[in-house]
Amino acid sequence: MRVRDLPLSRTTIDHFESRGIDELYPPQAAAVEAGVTEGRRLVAAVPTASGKTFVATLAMLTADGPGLYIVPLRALAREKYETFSEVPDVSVGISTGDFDSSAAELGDNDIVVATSEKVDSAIRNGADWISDLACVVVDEVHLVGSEGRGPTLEVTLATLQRRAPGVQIVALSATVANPDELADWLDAGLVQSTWRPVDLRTGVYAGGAVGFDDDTQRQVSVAGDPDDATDATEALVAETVDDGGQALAFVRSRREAETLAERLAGVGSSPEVAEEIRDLDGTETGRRLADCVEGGVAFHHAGLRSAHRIAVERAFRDRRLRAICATPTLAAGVNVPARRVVIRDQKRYTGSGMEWLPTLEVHQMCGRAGRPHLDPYGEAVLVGDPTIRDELWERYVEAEPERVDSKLADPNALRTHVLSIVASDFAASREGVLDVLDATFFAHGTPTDELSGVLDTAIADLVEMEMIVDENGLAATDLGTQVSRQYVTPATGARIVDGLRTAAGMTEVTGLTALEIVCDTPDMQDTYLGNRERADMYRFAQAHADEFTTRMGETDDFEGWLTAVKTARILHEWTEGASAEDLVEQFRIGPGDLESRIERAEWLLGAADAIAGIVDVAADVPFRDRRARL
DNA sequence: TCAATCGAGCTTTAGACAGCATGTC
DNA sequence: CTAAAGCTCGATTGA
Repeated sequence: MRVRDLPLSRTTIDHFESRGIDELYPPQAAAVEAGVTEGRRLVAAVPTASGKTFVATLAMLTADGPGLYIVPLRALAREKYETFSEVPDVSVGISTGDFDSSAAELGDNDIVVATSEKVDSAIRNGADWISDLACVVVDEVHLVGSEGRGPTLEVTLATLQRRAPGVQIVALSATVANPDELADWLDAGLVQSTWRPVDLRTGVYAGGAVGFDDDTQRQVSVAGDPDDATDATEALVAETVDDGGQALAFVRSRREAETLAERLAGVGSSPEVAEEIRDLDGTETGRRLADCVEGGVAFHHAGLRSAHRIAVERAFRDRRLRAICATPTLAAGVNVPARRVVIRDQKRYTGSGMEWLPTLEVHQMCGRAGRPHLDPYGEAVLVGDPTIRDELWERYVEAEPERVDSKLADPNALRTHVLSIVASDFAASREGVLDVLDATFFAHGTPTDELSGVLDTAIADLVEMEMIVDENGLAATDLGTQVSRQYVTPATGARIVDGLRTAAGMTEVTGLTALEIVCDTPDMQDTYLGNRERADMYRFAQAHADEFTTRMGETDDFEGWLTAVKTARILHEWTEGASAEDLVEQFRIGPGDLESRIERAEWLLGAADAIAGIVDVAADVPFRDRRARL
């Protein structure tokens, strides 16, 4: 099947043909045969890089009205925004937390790219462009099975169909065990394929040789101990680099990514990129990164500032870097393909020991191997030793990836969504809520009455928190409405209200008070509190005890609170003019961690200020002032 | 006396979405 | 519950 046979305009066809897209890939042809261009719903469970984006584009271009493309990451939103913007005669809008076209503008676009939370928020707040949608594409739908954000995605898809009845839904999924259930849920056809534009070989390294799944073997000359995973990784990376390719090495922790990068540095040389990185900041991490990059290798993890991450990703795509040593950030993020992917660590610390990584996650790392048009093939190598060779083989080479299952029954998730359903007038009774939830992936797999018990506790909790009232039906209070609008979880809203009430009886309410409240909230990420700084943090907490809404000794989670105090302290020093360099040094956090905490605090302080405006207490906590100083 | 080596014990451990109003280039 | 690598600091060993 050829592009020119598709029901597209002449200019659009020219555009695709000019970029070498002429003949459809088999999965794309299958999608067309399944009716994507005729408004049919579809679930496509195909590997990354097999042309999913093109299928999505086809669906949105042929739909009879505007399209929405939902992504899980902001970086992905930007990437898609750019690719769609290149299509002639198509106006594209973007809507994410950090980058937003104005609401009025969104409705005028042919295509809008947005994160799932942003779409959820738009639906909650009754944005009218939602109801005009003719086509919705969901990228990475398998994430409905993820614990934190999965429920948001499934509820969003459920409510979206109420606002825009009859929309065409095109869901793109990684290869999972039960794509048929996803298709069933969405009332969609299913296209499944393992086809890739570049061949991918997966293998297991052990004792000096890699055994691949195409039954080939390859000897690797390791400079050190062939049973040492790091020595082997070094050799595997060096091999492809010497061969003119690029490599990606996945390790377990940030520190290990950095040390490995330092060891590998020297396989290439990228002084210009190093210069570019050095110019970004004077942070210790930035310097180390620049030093590695000087030698052609970068490290990549969430402790990096986003500017650093972007610089590294771009340089690698432009082939100005030979290798990246990364934590799993890179597995699911923007498109950064390499000829060879080396997975040194397959286990991860979970809080109670080491656990094998999910098969799906390892497959996604492997899927980064092979650049279309640039590499003759892609190779993914799992590094092990003779002891675990067979286990790695069974678990990741032969094994089918996991099932996707709803996590909506989680009490926290349900509470959040029950509140939003009631607050946005989707339902005014217990039955009404169940009716909305009926379109959910959870309900599709389980009879709705199994939700009943959890639903009752969720409602009871929300009544207790004064966010809804349960008299002759359900209705949101002003507080509940505000909490839902501000997009904070009910628990966060409750913590803010509690903080305000305590503050009303305090004599010393300061900027630190505002930060403590907001940092002690479940929506704030915690900051690791090391044993060595604990004593110092304790002294700080004591010295400022009068400014805190939590009395030491009255908390049942003192450790957790002390963690919040650390975050508040960092942010406080930031608002008082401390430099990022010093904070990073003093509190041993990554520059990227600082960045993300500041961003979050900004959001939560805004939410707290909005909530303070409707709660009837005498406290005057300077949320707004702190926010301005951030 | 000093330095290199070894080892017990301790520390640390991935990631990342969201509001809103106003101001600036 | 089910861990493992790096680091610190002190003890041992060797010159």
